[in-house]
Amino acid sequence: MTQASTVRRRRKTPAERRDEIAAAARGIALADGLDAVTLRAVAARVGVAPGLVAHHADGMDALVAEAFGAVVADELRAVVAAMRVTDAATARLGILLDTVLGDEPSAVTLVWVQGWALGARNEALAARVRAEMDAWQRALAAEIVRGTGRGEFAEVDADAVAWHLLAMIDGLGAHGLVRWRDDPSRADLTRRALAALLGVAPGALHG
Amino acid sequence: MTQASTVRRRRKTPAERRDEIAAAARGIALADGLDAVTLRAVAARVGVAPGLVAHHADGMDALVAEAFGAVVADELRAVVAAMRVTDAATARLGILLDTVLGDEPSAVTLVWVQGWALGARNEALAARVRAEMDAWQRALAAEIVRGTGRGEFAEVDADAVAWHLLAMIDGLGAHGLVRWRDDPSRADLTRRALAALLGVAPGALHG
DNA sequence: TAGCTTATTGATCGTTTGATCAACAAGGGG
DNA sequence: CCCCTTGTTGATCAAACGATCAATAAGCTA
Repeated sequence: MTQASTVRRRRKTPAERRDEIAAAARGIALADGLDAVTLRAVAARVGVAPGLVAHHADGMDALVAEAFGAVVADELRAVVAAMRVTDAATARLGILLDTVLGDEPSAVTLVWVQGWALGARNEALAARVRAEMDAWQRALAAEIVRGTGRGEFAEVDADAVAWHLLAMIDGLGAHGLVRWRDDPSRADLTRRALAALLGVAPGALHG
Repeated sequence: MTQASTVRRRRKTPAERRDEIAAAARGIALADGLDAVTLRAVAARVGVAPGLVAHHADGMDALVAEAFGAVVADELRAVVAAMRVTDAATARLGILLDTVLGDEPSAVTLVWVQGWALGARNEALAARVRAEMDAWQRALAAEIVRGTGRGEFAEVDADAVAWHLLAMIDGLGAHGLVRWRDDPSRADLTRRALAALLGVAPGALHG
């Protein structure tokens, strides 16, 4: 029994395998954190021998960096897509905050914080983290410029405000991982603080 | 050779050993990060057998939590001590920012970020992280209340501003670990942002 | 001095990690 | 049809981890 007659496994092209491996690494990072992205875990998820993962990826550092990038880029894509429902910059930023400042810490937040921690010693990862942070900074700044152009926000330094907001969001995300002061008022405080930064009414950012 | 005549090793009281072990764990965390606080590393630093560490500490989770607490409590003590050189709240906050927002990421920053990341799965650590964050929050709020009382700051919600500032500091610390946008202007932007929060002149917080 | 408590040792167990490597086999080129 | 490149396997290595445990010896107590 268990003849290999029907189960003839196909030999996949390197590009296909690399994609499979990258997707598996991304899935593991999202489900169990960056520290769970291990040679054997990835191999098991793809359904291949551990050696094959080592054969295609060059070093686990690179694979972890790739997994981080995939998870985080997906998140940004999702947020941008969610914002598309309206043209008003104020409402769009409200949606962004709702997504990012959810009640319980999201899986992506853990990936971010692990990215900063592991990035201190994994330069490939650090580079990827910086790249994704640049993307977030650009998206936030663009949204602020948009709001200023539409007359919704005061004339502010979009880059500085985006940088400020990003620091707050990331700090609060880290805090949430240990469940520090996770009142429901946390999101409110952030909205109020951002409203002040943008020169809009204190309640303007509430979704 | 190697007679044990002169080297008669003394039997230390449990309290003494526990202190030695805790101190070693603290030193390792500061030097190499929380993830380097391992049974064997601590034993090697104290100069005892690995089993002894396991005998005194109850689980590595607790020992790591203790190491985190020791490192971070020391930092807060040092900052508070450094602030004592003046009575002016504005100057004191300036000193605090100088200490925390140093050019290169400090060893303590890595410990903080690792604390948040590991705290997501180590509840003993998470509890300790929350406790130390409370201490920071109290110190910051007290400083703001002080400044308001002295007429240096505007009448603000000290608790909310302290919370806001803590989020920024922690977010920026995380960012620094991967060397994202570590211009010298970073500290300036923070000072400007905090000055706006406190209702003081934009350059008031410069040391 | 005899005995008992217990700090201390060091080997050991079972896991897990990243990496390497000989061997196997799929499948395209000649 | 055969051969040769190479995707693929699975065993294996060395290192590190937390934890356990029998055995040793220090030093207080009776």
